Amino acid sequence: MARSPQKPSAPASGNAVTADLVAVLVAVTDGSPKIVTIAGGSALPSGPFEFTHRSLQTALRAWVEAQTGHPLGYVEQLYTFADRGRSGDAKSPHSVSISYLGLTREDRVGEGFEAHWSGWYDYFPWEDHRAGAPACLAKVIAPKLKSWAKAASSPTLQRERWQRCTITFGLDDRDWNEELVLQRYELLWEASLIPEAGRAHNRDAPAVPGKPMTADHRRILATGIARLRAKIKYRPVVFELMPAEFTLLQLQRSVEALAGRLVHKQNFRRLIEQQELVEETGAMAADTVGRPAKLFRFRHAVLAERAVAGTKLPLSRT
Amino acid sequence: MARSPQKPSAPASGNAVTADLVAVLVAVTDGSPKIVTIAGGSALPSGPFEFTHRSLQTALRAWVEAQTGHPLGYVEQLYTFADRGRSGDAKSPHSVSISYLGLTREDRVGEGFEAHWSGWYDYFPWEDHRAGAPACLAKVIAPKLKSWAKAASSPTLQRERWQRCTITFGLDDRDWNEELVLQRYELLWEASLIPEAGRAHNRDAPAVPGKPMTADHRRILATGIARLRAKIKYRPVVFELMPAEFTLLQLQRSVEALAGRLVHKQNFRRLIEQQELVEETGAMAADTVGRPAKLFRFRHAVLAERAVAGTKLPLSRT
DNA sequence: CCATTTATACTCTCCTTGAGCATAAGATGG
DNA sequence: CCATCTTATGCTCAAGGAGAGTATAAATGG
Repeated sequence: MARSPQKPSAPASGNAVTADLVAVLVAVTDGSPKIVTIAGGSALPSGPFEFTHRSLQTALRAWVEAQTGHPLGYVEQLYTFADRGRSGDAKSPHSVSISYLGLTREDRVGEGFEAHWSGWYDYFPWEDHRAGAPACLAKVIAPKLKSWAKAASSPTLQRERWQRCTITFGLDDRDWNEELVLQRYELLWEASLIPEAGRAHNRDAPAVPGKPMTADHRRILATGIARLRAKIKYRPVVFELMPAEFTLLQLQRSVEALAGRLVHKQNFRRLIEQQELVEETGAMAADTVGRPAKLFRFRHAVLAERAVAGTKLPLSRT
Repeated sequence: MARSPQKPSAPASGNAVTADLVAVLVAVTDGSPKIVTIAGGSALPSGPFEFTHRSLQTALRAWVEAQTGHPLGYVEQLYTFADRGRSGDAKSPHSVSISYLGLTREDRVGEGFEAHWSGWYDYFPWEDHRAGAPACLAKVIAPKLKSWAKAASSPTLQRERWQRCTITFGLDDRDWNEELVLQRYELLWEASLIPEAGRAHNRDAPAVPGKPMTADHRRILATGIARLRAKIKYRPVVFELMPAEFTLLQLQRSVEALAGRLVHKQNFRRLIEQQELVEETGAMAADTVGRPAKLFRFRHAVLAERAVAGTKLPLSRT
């Protein structure tokens, strides 16, 4: 509105910033979702963005591949944050952090790198509902949220706070919605139950189980998990996380690991097969207990279509 | 992985950039979706990001409000692009453009500003399917895409190209998917049918109908439209675009305007009412043709819940 | 051979969704 | 006043999909 269209990005003095890339690199190894971490699991891999690349995404790929020695499969931008001098120095340069979600396989990471894998539920214990609602939800989180809600100034506000809690955490017999990862994290933050918040407002509620991370990295991770949980339901991205051949149960376990909830086995197979996403390899799985399962591979021909047109995955409610 | 977690955003030399904000500001006025443009409709409003604000979003709000004199309703980040010196000078400072989607009402823009409103279908004539598939699709776009597909080097590639075209544009009796706005734009770009691409590979296919924009602004707009079309189906964001009181038909027309396709009237009402998103004001619409309609308003109490838990909107297939 | 574990094939019911029919309540023109 | 047009609004119906359960098959380890 005020700017001239002739020079839409003419450099304005004084708004130079530093651009950082932060990556949420996900893999699933026998039923547990993992992410690449550095510094003993306390931070996500991040690095400065150099303008030697054509785009942000190619920069990210190049940088990740240089670190892990293996190519990334699916890559997707998550969110861009602005941080005023994180080091506390108000005059320090400001930075913009551009976060990405990337999918790989654990075995792809080369040896001799600082990076290693951490289970993502270490950071979000309340997000894993595969064996039912985690104990910490009812025992720790719900009571602390309740007292936070009660600490609001008016009865109306109290009710609103508690309603938000019940919706996002599935309390009071509400359904658990596995996609609200970020909303849950932000609610906990608001209630001062997250160490990263660094506020001591609420003395009887200092922190909830779950490993903290540097700066806003856990928030970025929450964004990534939320995005992935939403995406697997309508885009065939699980593929990027699977080995070349797999059984339908392995596929199901991977989906369940990501979604943090169980799936009705028969319905899962029905959906997978009717969408013609996979085909039999002819071989059977070895070294299994029980009746051996057929091995499948993804039909890459269909992938192109589904990548744009969409897929479906069933996630049961109970 | 290589970086020390102690200083996750320590300023690296040589990666300083300029940060710009670009906004897709949407309103709907009697059935046409509009966006704020500058420079005679050839650019989206954009401005430098100053670090005087706590976050990118507050910066955007402040800046938009300063320009239009009115507050923004819903705001959502779209995508972050990196551009190496757009002016063509390889040594010019690089910039990062952070784009946002914002919802308002047309009447909210103050007088005396450079900004004005443009219909968004001016830029994407092929996206409006309310009166059936636009003529330009079959007459201009499909043939040009077909010859682009045929220009591929191998028969396999030719088939793949054409399959992409049929999927994204709903050709060959496929269903039209209104959410693939960005994919369609990128396909046209790839086929050199977009003037902004600035490539003359394809001599018999220079440009398709639709007003161009500066730099990658039309791509950003496509991103915004796609996001909004997807969002109205599961989040009650249409609200931000409606006046305080409205009839159900007006609401339906707004949804149709955004989605670019028609909705079954009775089913639309069924869904809206069963979700209890609206309530009667008691008054009736004046100055109408036909039987007068009840006026409704949004139930803000429900909004909080739906904002997180989701809504549904029907978009018929025929 | 039996218990256990997993694979795989069907079935059943409920709910949603798309779509159509019918009627009501106004305005307008003869 | 009536015919007709336009929009509003109520109701029904059929097809498909989603969730959940039953039954049977094929392996393993005692």
